[in-house]
Amino acid sequence: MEIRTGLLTITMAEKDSVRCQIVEAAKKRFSHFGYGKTTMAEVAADCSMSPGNLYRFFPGKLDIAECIATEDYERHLESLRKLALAPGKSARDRLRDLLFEELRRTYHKLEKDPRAYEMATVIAHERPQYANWMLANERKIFVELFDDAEKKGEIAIPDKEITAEMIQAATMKFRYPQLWSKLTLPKLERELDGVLKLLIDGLCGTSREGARTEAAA
Amino acid sequence: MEIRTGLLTITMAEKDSVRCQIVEAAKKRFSHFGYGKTTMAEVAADCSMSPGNLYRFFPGKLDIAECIATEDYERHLESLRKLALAPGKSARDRLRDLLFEELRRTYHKLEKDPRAYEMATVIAHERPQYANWMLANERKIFVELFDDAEKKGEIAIPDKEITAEMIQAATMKFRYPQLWSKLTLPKLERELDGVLKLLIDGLCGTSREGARTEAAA
DNA sequence: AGATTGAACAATTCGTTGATTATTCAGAAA
DNA sequence: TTTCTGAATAATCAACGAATTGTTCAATCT
Repeated sequence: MEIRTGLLTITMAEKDSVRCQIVEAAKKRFSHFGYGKTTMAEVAADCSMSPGNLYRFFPGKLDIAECIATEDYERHLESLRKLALAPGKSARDRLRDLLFEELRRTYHKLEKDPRAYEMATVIAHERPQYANWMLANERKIFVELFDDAEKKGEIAIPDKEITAEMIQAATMKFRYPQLWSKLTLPKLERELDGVLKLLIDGLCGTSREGARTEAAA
Repeated sequence: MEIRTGLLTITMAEKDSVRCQIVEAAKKRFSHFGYGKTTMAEVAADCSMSPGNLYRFFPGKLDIAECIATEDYERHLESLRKLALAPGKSARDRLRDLLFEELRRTYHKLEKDPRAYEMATVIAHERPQYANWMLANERKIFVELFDDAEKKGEIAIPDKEITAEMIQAATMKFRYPQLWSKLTLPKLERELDGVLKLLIDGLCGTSREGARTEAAA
């Protein structure tokens, strides 16, 4: 029994390492030639295996891309969480930091890297649920931020999950910036700044001063 | 001189009536068979003229479509203006009515009428500035509403044009509903309701009661 | 027995060709 | 002269065969 489990964990670890190898090979190919221009045969050859063998580790080509995207996205999520719970900052500022980070990341990613853009559109097109999964993950972070702010007595939001949804709806334009408008990053940042001011303070906002950020830079 | 101007206005009026005839013929064809499936030759035949003659009245096929769209859009603008300045309603309610009307109109237009959807996408693709022109028109209405509200002492908004831009940015998702999400109209209405609540009252909104609209219906 | 292969299969993409159609313009008609 | 025509042109589109490529699986190897 010990030997059996030992063998099992070894093969599991092996499997994982092979998966990893495949992902690394695909990452190189995708970022170099693009998703469409790399073939499964090439990825397999890079891993010194047959094309068919890839399918023991991934259901299909698109799943390799998804794996790569998810790896990257989860790093991004962590950086968002860090911003959301940054100590010594008001909830307002943290919310702002969160949304600005989101805007800047997607902007730069899609702007300077046509390969990343290609992968994003393919995944979005072929797996519509993926975008929803990402949104849900970010809502969790909003809720964590709200919980924390509430604990500290900063603000009291009745339905945090709903409020998070509404903030997402209102900032859609800044989440997939170049699908929408061909605005430059500075212009987008100015707009996001204005929208946030409205969202936080409302139309007849009381505290209309403390909102000068680095957006004007 | 009198005769000259007389002749001129007559030919102008004639030209306009021919333009009108062309637009009517195209409208029938476009709504029946779609923009892509109707040919200039057919429109010309419907007007008992040669294809070439169409180009004395319109620079191209797309301009006929644009003319039709604009005609329709200007009716819509008028109905928006009516809502914006409706007497006996608070600025808040009028703003809400405006945005809900906008959502419902585009939703129904694009939902039930694939021809309208086709024309919208073709124009949006071929004439990117057109969407901007529409947005600018609607901002004017927002500003009129704000001016009116200010006169009545309801609210005081410092930079009305900017605020209008921000409201548009925050409600993008509801302006081209089906390009974004495949949400149903009731869900969209609930979301718009929530976003408006945030926009008007802010995150820690004070007056969280008077916001029950027909959105729940 | 389980892991791996690579030829076979099916789906997709690609490039070419032919037809359709928007647009132009030299000339006819008014 | 001004208005209009319709054949000529050029751009776009549709179709279809060929080639490529994602995926499967019977056979092979370890």
